[in-house]
Amino acid sequence: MAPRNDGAGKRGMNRGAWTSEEDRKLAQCIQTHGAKKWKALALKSGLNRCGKSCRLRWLNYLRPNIKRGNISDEEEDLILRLHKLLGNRWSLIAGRLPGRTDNEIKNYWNSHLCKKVNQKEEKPESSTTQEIIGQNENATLEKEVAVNESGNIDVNFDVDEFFNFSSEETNGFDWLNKYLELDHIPDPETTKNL
DNA sequence: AACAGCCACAACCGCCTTAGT
DNA sequence: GACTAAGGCGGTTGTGGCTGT
Repeated sequence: MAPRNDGAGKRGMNRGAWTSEEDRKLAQCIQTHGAKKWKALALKSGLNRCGKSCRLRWLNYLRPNIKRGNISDEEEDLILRLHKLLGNRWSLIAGRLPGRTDNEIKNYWNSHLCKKVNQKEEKPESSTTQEIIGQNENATLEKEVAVNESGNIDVNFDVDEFFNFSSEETNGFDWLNKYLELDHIPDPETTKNL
């Protein structure tokens, strides 16, 4: 594919922080036309922004039901465990945290959790009670996910169900109880049929 | 009060994937 | 199947605010 200029800030596009007026225009336009065809939306809204920039702004800040800041201990613990499970798959991790965006989780990881994890690895002997609990939960997770010889991840639970956000269980942390219960270790005979 | 350094977060960039033709 | 445009994602950077000196 030929190189493509799909970035913002070229061809005289607006860049940088969004103003409240821009937010308002974008939200209004999305209300009218829906959150799709971002390039067309960017033109229709009259904003001198690229489609990508509009999409990012909507998904991360303007979308309804977005939670901002105040990541709870429960959410933090979940992020830690999901990151251990999935790696830097921020969109997947965000999908299991209702109201959180991949960008927010990524930022939170890079500015808070990354350091915490590094400190833990440097001082594994100084585990707190909570950390020990977390480790037990990770052990449960690790039983469900194994890396095969070729380096691919073998998942012993239903991935489609795990990442199916349409069910009502995605509200709150109900789904978590199902998959991550402390004492729940999936029976290999049962899970292999999933 | 002024400055420097650090931190947190919003936004951009570039690559990859997907959809349309 | 090949090509192109758009969407999606993760990595990275820029900058404003906070804190320490």
